[in-house]
Amino acid sequence: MFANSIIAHLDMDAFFAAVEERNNPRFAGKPIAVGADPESGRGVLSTANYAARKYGLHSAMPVRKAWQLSEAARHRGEEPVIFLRGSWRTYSRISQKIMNHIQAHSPTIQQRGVDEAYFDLSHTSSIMEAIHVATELKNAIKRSEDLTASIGIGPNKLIAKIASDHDKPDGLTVVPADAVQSFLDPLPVRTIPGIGPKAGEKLRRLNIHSIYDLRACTLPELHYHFGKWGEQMYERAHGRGSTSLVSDRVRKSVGRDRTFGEDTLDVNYVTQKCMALCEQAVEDLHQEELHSWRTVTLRVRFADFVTRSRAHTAPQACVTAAQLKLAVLHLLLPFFDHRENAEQKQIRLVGVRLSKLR
DNA sequence: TCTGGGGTCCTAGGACCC
DNA sequence: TCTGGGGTCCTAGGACCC
Repeated sequence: MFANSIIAHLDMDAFFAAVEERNNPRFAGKPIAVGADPESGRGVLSTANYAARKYGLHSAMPVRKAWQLSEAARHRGEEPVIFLRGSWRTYSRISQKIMNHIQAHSPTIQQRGVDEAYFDLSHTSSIMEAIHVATELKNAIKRSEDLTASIGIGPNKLIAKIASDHDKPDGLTVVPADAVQSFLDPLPVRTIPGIGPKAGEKLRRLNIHSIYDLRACTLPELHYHFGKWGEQMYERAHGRGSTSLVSDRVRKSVGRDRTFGEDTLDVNYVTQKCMALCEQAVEDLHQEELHSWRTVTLRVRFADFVTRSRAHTAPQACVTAAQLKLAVLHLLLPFFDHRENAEQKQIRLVGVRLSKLR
Protein backbone atom coordinates (compact mmCIF):
# COMPACT_ATOMS: atom_id res chain seq x y z
CA MET A 1 0.00 0.00 0.00
CA PHE A 2 2.71 2.50 1.01
CA ALA A 3 5.35 1.80 -1.57
CA ASN A 4 7.44 4.71 -0.36
CA SER A 5 7.25 4.46 3.40
CA ILE A 6 10.01 6.19 5.32
CA ILE A 7 10.28 4.77 8.83
CA ALA A 8 12.68 5.96 11.53
CA HIS A 9 13.82 4.43 14.79
CA LEU A 10 15.27 6.45 17.64
CA ASP A 11 17.36 4.85 20.35
CA MET A 12 18.79 6.83 23.27
CA ASP A 13 22.52 6.27 23.82
CA ALA A 14 23.30 4.38 27.06
CA PHE A 15 20.15 6.02 28.39
CA PHE A 16 20.20 5.39 32.16
CA ALA A 17 23.95 5.97 32.45
CA ALA A 18 23.73 9.10 30.29
CA VAL A 19 21.01 10.54 32.55
CA GLU A 20 23.14 9.88 35.66
CA GLU A 21 26.16 11.46 34.01
CA ARG A 22 24.15 14.52 33.04
CA ASN A 23 22.59 14.90 36.51
CA ASN A 24 25.87 14.56 38.38
CA PRO A 25 28.63 16.76 36.99
CA ARG A 26 31.21 14.95 39.13
CA PHE A 27 30.59 11.77 37.07
CA ALA A 28 31.50 13.53 33.82
CA GLY A 29 33.79 11.41 31.69
CA LYS A 30 33.96 8.61 34.27
CA PRO A 31 32.91 4.99 33.73
CA ILE A 32 29.36 4.42 35.05
CA ALA A 33 27.22 1.31 35.36
CA VAL A 34 23.54 1.30 36.37
CA GLY A 35 22.06 -1.89 37.79
CA ALA A 36 22.17 -4.18 40.81
CA ASP A 37 24.32 -3.33 43.81
CA PRO A 38 27.69 -5.11 43.46
CA GLU A 39 28.18 -5.22 47.25
CA SER A 40 25.17 -7.29 48.25
CA GLY A 41 22.96 -7.98 45.26
CA ARG A 42 22.86 -10.79 42.81
CA GLY A 43 21.92 -9.22 39.54
CA VAL A 44 22.95 -7.71 36.28
CA LEU A 45 23.66 -4.31 34.75
CA SER A 46 20.93 -2.34 32.99
CA THR A 47 23.36 -0.02 31.25
CA ALA A 48 27.01 0.91 31.12
CA ASN A 49 28.20 4.18 29.62
CA TYR A 50 30.80 4.23 26.88
CA ALA A 51 33.72 4.78 29.27
CA ALA A 52 32.67 1.63 31.19
CA ARG A 53 32.16 -0.32 27.95
CA LYS A 54 35.86 0.18 27.27
CA TYR A 55 36.51 -2.16 30.24
CA GLY A 56 34.18 -4.73 28.68
CA LEU A 57 31.07 -3.89 30.70
CA HIS A 58 27.69 -4.15 28.95
CA SER A 59 23.99 -4.39 29.76
CA ALA A 60 22.81 -7.76 31.12
CA MET A 61 26.29 -8.52 32.42
CA PRO A 62 26.28 -10.06 35.93
CA VAL A 63 27.17 -7.24 38.30
CA ARG A 64 29.76 -9.40 40.01
CA LYS A 65 31.64 -9.84 36.78
CA ALA A 66 31.38 -6.09 36.13
CA TRP A 67 32.88 -5.52 39.57
CA GLN A 68 35.83 -7.77 38.76
CA LEU A 69 36.49 -5.91 35.53
CA SER A 70 36.35 -2.62 37.40
CA GLU A 71 38.80 -3.90 40.01
CA ALA A 72 41.15 -5.07 37.28
CA ALA A 73 41.03 -1.58 35.76
CA ARG A 74 41.75 -0.04 39.16
CA HIS A 75 44.82 -2.25 39.55
CA ARG A 76 46.05 -1.04 36.19
CA GLY A 77 45.82 2.48 37.58
CA GLU A 78 42.66 3.35 35.65
CA GLU A 79 39.47 4.95 36.89
CA PRO A 80 37.23 2.40 38.72
CA VAL A 81 33.59 2.09 37.64
CA ILE A 82 30.92 4.05 39.53
CA PHE A 83 28.07 1.60 40.29
CA LEU A 84 24.58 3.08 40.68
CA ARG A 85 21.19 1.55 41.42
CA GLY A 86 19.37 3.99 39.17
CA SER A 87 16.02 5.67 39.56
CA TRP A 88 13.19 4.31 37.44
CA ARG A 89 10.99 7.32 38.14
CA THR A 90 13.60 9.74 36.85
CA TYR A 91 14.12 7.71 33.70
CA SER A 92 10.36 7.48 33.03
CA ARG A 93 9.94 11.20 33.43
CA ILE A 94 12.74 11.99 30.99
CA SER A 95 11.51 9.26 28.64
CA GLN A 96 8.15 11.03 28.43
CA LYS A 97 9.87 14.26 27.45
CA ILE A 98 11.85 12.48 24.73
CA MET A 99 8.64 10.94 23.37
CA ASN A 100 7.05 14.40 23.28
CA HIS A 101 9.94 15.64 21.16
CA ILE A 102 9.44 12.79 18.71
CA GLN A 103 5.73 13.48 18.57
CA ALA A 104 6.49 17.08 17.65
CA HIS A 105 8.40 15.84 14.60
CA SER A 106 6.20 13.00 13.36
CA PRO A 107 2.46 12.32 13.02
CA THR A 108 2.75 8.66 14.08
CA ILE A 109 4.94 7.13 16.76
CA GLN A 110 5.24 3.68 18.29
CA GLN A 111 7.08 3.61 21.60
CA ARG A 112 9.10 0.51 22.37
CA GLY A 113 10.39 0.40 25.93
CA VAL A 114 11.58 3.52 27.82
CA ASP A 115 14.34 4.61 25.51
CA GLU A 116 13.25 3.75 21.96
CA ALA A 117 10.52 4.53 19.48
CA TYR A 118 9.65 4.09 15.84
CA PHE A 119 8.19 7.06 14.04
CA ASP A 120 6.86 7.71 10.57
CA LEU A 121 8.54 10.17 8.22
CA SER A 122 6.59 9.17 5.11
CA HIS A 123 4.96 12.60 5.07
CA THR A 124 8.31 14.15 4.12
CA SER A 125 8.65 14.40 0.37
CA SER A 126 12.13 12.89 0.09
CA ILE A 127 14.87 11.07 1.96
CA MET A 128 16.75 14.37 2.14
CA GLU A 129 13.85 15.99 3.96
CA ALA A 130 13.54 12.97 6.27
CA ILE A 131 17.23 13.38 7.17
CA HIS A 132 16.58 17.04 7.87
CA VAL A 133 13.70 16.24 10.26
CA ALA A 134 15.73 13.54 12.04
CA THR A 135 18.64 15.94 12.49
CA GLU A 136 16.31 18.58 13.91
CA LEU A 137 14.92 16.02 16.35
CA LYS A 138 18.37 14.99 17.53
CA ASN A 139 19.26 18.65 18.02
CA ALA A 140 16.06 19.33 19.94
CA ILE A 141 16.76 16.45 22.33
CA LYS A 142 20.35 17.58 22.78
CA ARG A 143 19.28 21.17 23.39
CA SER A 144 16.49 20.59 25.85
CA GLU A 145 17.58 17.34 27.58
CA ASP A 146 21.34 17.44 27.05
CA LEU A 147 21.25 13.80 25.90
CA THR A 148 22.21 12.13 22.64
CA ALA A 149 20.17 9.73 20.56
CA SER A 150 20.94 7.60 17.52
CA ILE A 151 18.46 7.45 14.67
CA GLY A 152 18.06 4.99 11.82
CA ILE A 153 15.99 5.65 8.72
CA GLY A 154 14.79 2.97 6.31
CA PRO A 155 11.86 1.68 4.26
CA ASN A 156 10.44 -0.35 7.18
CA LYS A 157 10.74 -0.89 10.94
CA LEU A 158 13.25 -3.72 10.62
CA ILE A 159 15.74 -1.65 8.64
CA ALA A 160 15.20 1.47 10.75
CA LYS A 161 15.88 -0.51 13.92
CA ILE A 162 19.06 -2.11 12.60
CA ALA A 163 20.21 1.24 11.20
CA SER A 164 19.76 3.09 14.52
CA ASP A 165 22.18 0.66 16.14
CA HIS A 166 24.70 0.88 13.32
CA ASP A 167 26.50 4.06 14.32
CA LYS A 168 26.24 4.66 18.04
CA PRO A 169 26.45 6.97 19.89
CA ASP A 170 24.95 10.14 18.38
CA GLY A 171 24.53 8.52 14.96
CA LEU A 172 22.21 9.02 12.01
CA THR A 173 22.17 6.13 9.56
CA VAL A 174 20.06 6.26 6.42
CA VAL A 175 19.33 3.19 4.32
CA PRO A 176 17.34 3.93 1.15
CA ALA A 177 15.21 1.11 -0.24
CA ASP A 178 17.66 0.35 -3.03
CA ALA A 179 20.57 0.05 -0.57
CA VAL A 180 18.91 -2.35 1.87
CA GLN A 181 20.57 -5.50 0.63
CA SER A 182 24.09 -4.11 0.47
CA PHE A 183 23.60 -2.65 3.95
CA LEU A 184 22.41 -5.91 5.48
CA ASP A 185 24.62 -8.45 3.73
CA PRO A 186 27.89 -7.95 5.64
CA LEU A 187 26.20 -7.77 9.07
CA PRO A 188 26.25 -10.78 11.43
CA VAL A 189 22.95 -12.71 11.66
CA ARG A 190 22.62 -11.75 15.33
CA THR A 191 21.99 -8.17 14.18
CA ILE A 192 18.49 -9.25 13.14
CA PRO A 193 16.00 -8.65 15.96
CA GLY A 194 14.62 -12.00 17.08
CA ILE A 195 17.81 -13.94 16.41
CA GLY A 196 19.16 -14.38 19.92
CA PRO A 197 21.79 -16.66 21.48
CA LYS A 198 19.99 -19.94 20.63
CA ALA A 199 19.11 -19.27 17.01
CA GLY A 200 22.50 -17.58 16.53
CA GLU A 201 24.33 -20.67 17.77
CA LYS A 202 22.24 -22.97 15.59
CA LEU A 203 22.97 -20.83 12.53
CA ARG A 204 26.66 -20.83 13.39
CA ARG A 205 26.64 -24.63 13.40
CA LEU A 206 25.00 -24.51 9.97
CA ASN A 207 27.92 -22.32 8.89
CA ILE A 208 25.64 -19.30 8.45
CA HIS A 209 27.35 -16.21 9.85
CA SER A 210 26.41 -13.09 7.89
CA ILE A 211 23.03 -11.94 6.65
CA TYR A 212 24.45 -12.63 3.19
CA ASP A 213 24.85 -16.30 4.19
CA LEU A 214 21.31 -16.31 5.58
CA ARG A 215 19.90 -14.78 2.40
CA ALA A 216 21.58 -17.55 0.41
CA CYS A 217 19.33 -20.08 2.20
CA THR A 218 16.08 -21.10 0.57
CA LEU A 219 12.72 -20.75 2.28
CA PRO A 220 12.29 -24.55 2.58
CA GLU A 221 15.76 -24.88 4.14
CA LEU A 222 15.01 -22.32 6.81
CA HIS A 223 11.58 -23.81 7.38
CA TYR A 224 13.18 -27.22 7.84
CA HIS A 225 15.59 -25.98 10.52
CA PHE A 226 13.45 -23.38 12.32
CA GLY A 227 9.80 -24.12 11.46
CA LYS A 228 7.50 -21.13 11.19
CA TRP A 229 10.14 -18.84 12.66
CA GLY A 230 12.42 -19.82 9.76
CA GLU A 231 9.98 -18.17 7.35
CA GLN A 232 10.19 -14.95 9.37
CA MET A 233 13.99 -15.18 9.30
CA TYR A 234 13.87 -15.54 5.52
CA GLU A 235 11.79 -12.38 5.19
CA ARG A 236 14.08 -10.43 7.49
CA ALA A 237 17.26 -11.58 5.72
CA HIS A 238 15.75 -10.08 2.57
CA GLY A 239 15.13 -6.81 4.42
CA ARG A 240 11.37 -7.09 4.36
CA GLY A 241 9.43 -5.90 7.37
CA SER A 242 6.35 -4.14 8.62
CA THR A 243 5.75 -0.42 8.13
CA SER A 244 2.69 -0.11 10.34
CA LEU A 245 3.16 1.77 13.59
CA VAL A 246 0.80 0.82 16.38
CA SER A 247 0.64 3.03 19.42
CA ASP A 248 -1.03 2.10 22.70
CA ARG A 249 -0.95 -1.66 22.80
CA VAL A 250 -3.15 -3.31 25.39
CA ARG A 251 -1.34 -4.77 28.36
CA LYS A 252 -1.77 -8.53 28.49
CA SER A 253 -0.19 -9.40 31.81
CA VAL A 254 1.08 -7.89 35.04
CA GLY A 255 3.55 -9.63 37.29
CA ARG A 256 6.28 -9.47 39.90
CA ASP A 257 9.38 -11.62 40.39
CA ARG A 258 11.80 -11.71 43.28
CA THR A 259 15.20 -13.34 43.46
CA PHE A 260 16.14 -14.11 47.05
CA GLY A 261 19.38 -12.82 48.54
CA GLU A 262 20.27 -16.47 49.09
CA ASP A 263 18.74 -19.69 47.81
CA THR A 264 16.38 -21.25 50.32
CA LEU A 265 14.10 -24.17 51.09
CA ASP A 266 12.35 -22.42 53.96
CA VAL A 267 8.60 -22.88 53.33
CA ASN A 268 7.58 -19.99 55.56
CA TYR A 269 10.02 -17.59 53.98
CA VAL A 270 9.06 -18.51 50.41
CA THR A 271 5.33 -18.36 51.21
CA GLN A 272 5.70 -14.98 52.85
CA LYS A 273 7.58 -13.59 49.82
CA CYS A 274 4.89 -14.95 47.50
CA MET A 275 2.16 -13.25 49.52
CA ALA A 276 4.05 -9.95 49.29
CA LEU A 277 4.36 -10.39 45.50
CA CYS A 278 0.58 -10.93 45.34
CA GLU A 279 -0.04 -7.62 47.10
CA GLN A 280 2.34 -5.81 44.75
CA ALA A 281 0.92 -7.45 41.64
CA VAL A 282 -2.61 -6.32 42.53
CA GLU A 283 -1.29 -2.80 43.20
CA ASP A 284 0.42 -2.78 39.80
CA LEU A 285 -2.82 -3.96 38.23
CA HIS A 286 -4.70 -1.02 39.73
CA GLN A 287 -1.90 1.32 38.71
CA GLU A 288 -2.57 0.24 35.13
CA GLU A 289 -6.27 0.98 35.67
CA LEU A 290 -7.18 -2.67 35.31
CA HIS A 291 -9.26 -4.40 37.92
CA SER A 292 -9.56 -8.12 37.33
CA TRP A 293 -7.80 -11.22 36.05
CA ARG A 294 -8.69 -14.84 35.45
CA THR A 295 -5.31 -16.56 35.15
CA VAL A 296 -2.58 -16.69 37.80
CA THR A 297 0.84 -18.10 36.96
CA LEU A 298 3.34 -18.97 39.69
CA ARG A 299 6.96 -19.31 38.68
CA VAL A 300 9.68 -21.00 40.73
CA ARG A 301 13.32 -20.94 39.77
CA PHE A 302 15.64 -23.42 41.49
CA ALA A 303 19.28 -22.89 42.41
CA ASP A 304 20.35 -24.66 39.20
CA PHE A 305 18.30 -22.12 37.21
CA VAL A 306 15.73 -24.72 36.15
CA THR A 307 12.43 -22.82 36.07
CA ARG A 308 8.99 -24.34 36.61
CA SER A 309 5.64 -22.66 36.29
CA ARG A 310 2.13 -23.62 37.30
CA ALA A 311 -1.01 -21.79 36.24
CA HIS A 312 -4.64 -21.69 37.20
CA THR A 313 -7.51 -20.10 35.31
CA ALA A 314 -10.58 -19.26 37.32
CA PRO A 315 -14.03 -19.56 35.74
CA GLN A 316 -14.79 -15.99 36.76
CA ALA A 317 -12.84 -12.76 37.02
CA CYS A 318 -10.93 -12.31 40.29
CA VAL A 319 -10.39 -8.92 41.93
CA THR A 320 -8.98 -9.13 45.45
CA ALA A 321 -5.48 -9.77 46.78
CA ALA A 322 -7.03 -12.39 49.08
CA GLN A 323 -8.30 -14.35 46.07
CA LEU A 324 -4.89 -14.13 44.48
CA LYS A 325 -3.11 -15.31 47.62
CA LEU A 326 -5.36 -18.34 47.93
CA ALA A 327 -4.72 -19.32 44.31
CA VAL A 328 -0.97 -18.85 44.72
CA LEU A 329 -0.92 -20.97 47.88
CA HIS A 330 -2.54 -23.82 45.96
CA LEU A 331 -0.05 -23.50 43.13
CA LEU A 332 2.88 -23.31 45.54
CA LEU A 333 2.07 -26.49 47.46
CA PRO A 334 3.53 -29.07 45.03
CA PHE A 335 6.92 -27.37 45.08
CA PHE A 336 7.34 -28.42 48.69
CA ASP A 337 6.00 -31.89 48.11
CA HIS A 338 8.84 -34.39 48.54
CA ARG A 339 7.62 -36.45 45.61
CA GLU A 340 7.60 -33.44 43.27
CA ASN A 341 10.91 -32.02 44.46
CA ALA A 342 12.68 -35.21 45.44
CA GLU A 343 16.18 -33.74 45.39
CA GLN A 344 14.99 -30.92 47.66
CA LYS A 345 16.49 -28.29 45.38
CA GLN A 346 16.92 -24.85 46.87
CA ILE A 347 14.71 -22.08 45.50
CA ARG A 348 16.26 -18.99 43.98
CA LEU A 349 13.29 -16.98 42.66
CA VAL A 350 9.52 -16.85 42.83
CA GLY A 351 7.19 -14.90 40.57
CA VAL A 352 3.47 -14.20 40.33
CA ARG A 353 1.87 -13.07 37.05
CA LEU A 354 -1.74 -12.17 36.25
CA SER A 355 -3.24 -12.51 32.78
CA LYS A 356 -6.60 -12.50 31.03
CA LEU A 357 -7.01 -9.02 32.42
CA ARG A 358 -9.98 -6.69 32.34
C1' DT B 1 31.26 -13.79 44.12
C1' DC B 2 26.92 -16.84 37.48
C1' DT B 3 22.82 -15.67 35.19
C1' DG B 4 17.40 -9.08 37.35
C1' DG B 5 12.85 -7.83 36.40
C1' DG B 6 9.47 -6.27 33.37
C1' DG B 7 7.21 -8.08 29.50
C1' DT B 8 5.61 -10.55 24.57
C1' DC B 9 5.08 -14.25 21.45
C1' DC B 10 5.25 -19.03 19.94
C1' DT B 11 4.74 -24.10 20.24
C1' DA B 12 2.98 -28.47 21.60
C1' DG B 13 -0.08 -31.46 23.75
C1' DG B 14 -4.38 -32.59 26.10
C1' DA B 15 -9.30 -31.82 27.14
C1' DC B 16 -13.53 -31.02 25.38
C1' DC B 17 -17.22 -29.94 22.10
C1' DC B 18 -19.69 -30.48 17.78
C1' DT C 1 -17.03 -51.66 17.64
C1' DC C 2 -14.27 -48.22 16.16
C1' DT C 3 -12.87 -43.75 15.82
C1' DG C 4 -12.89 -38.41 11.54
C1' DG C 5 -11.54 -33.67 11.87
C1' DG C 6 -11.92 -28.78 13.13
C1' DG C 7 -12.05 -25.30 16.69
C1' DT C 8 -11.11 -23.46 21.19
C1' DC C 9 -9.32 -23.22 25.70
C1' DC C 10 -5.84 -24.32 28.93
C1' DT C 11 -1.11 -25.49 30.75
C1' DA C 12 3.89 -25.61 30.51
C1' DG C 13 8.05 -24.38 28.65
C1' DG C 14 11.22 -21.61 26.05
C1' DA C 15 13.24 -17.81 23.20
C1' DC C 16 13.71 -13.20 22.98
C1' DC C 17 13.63 -8.04 23.94
C1' DC C 18 14.72 -3.72 26.71
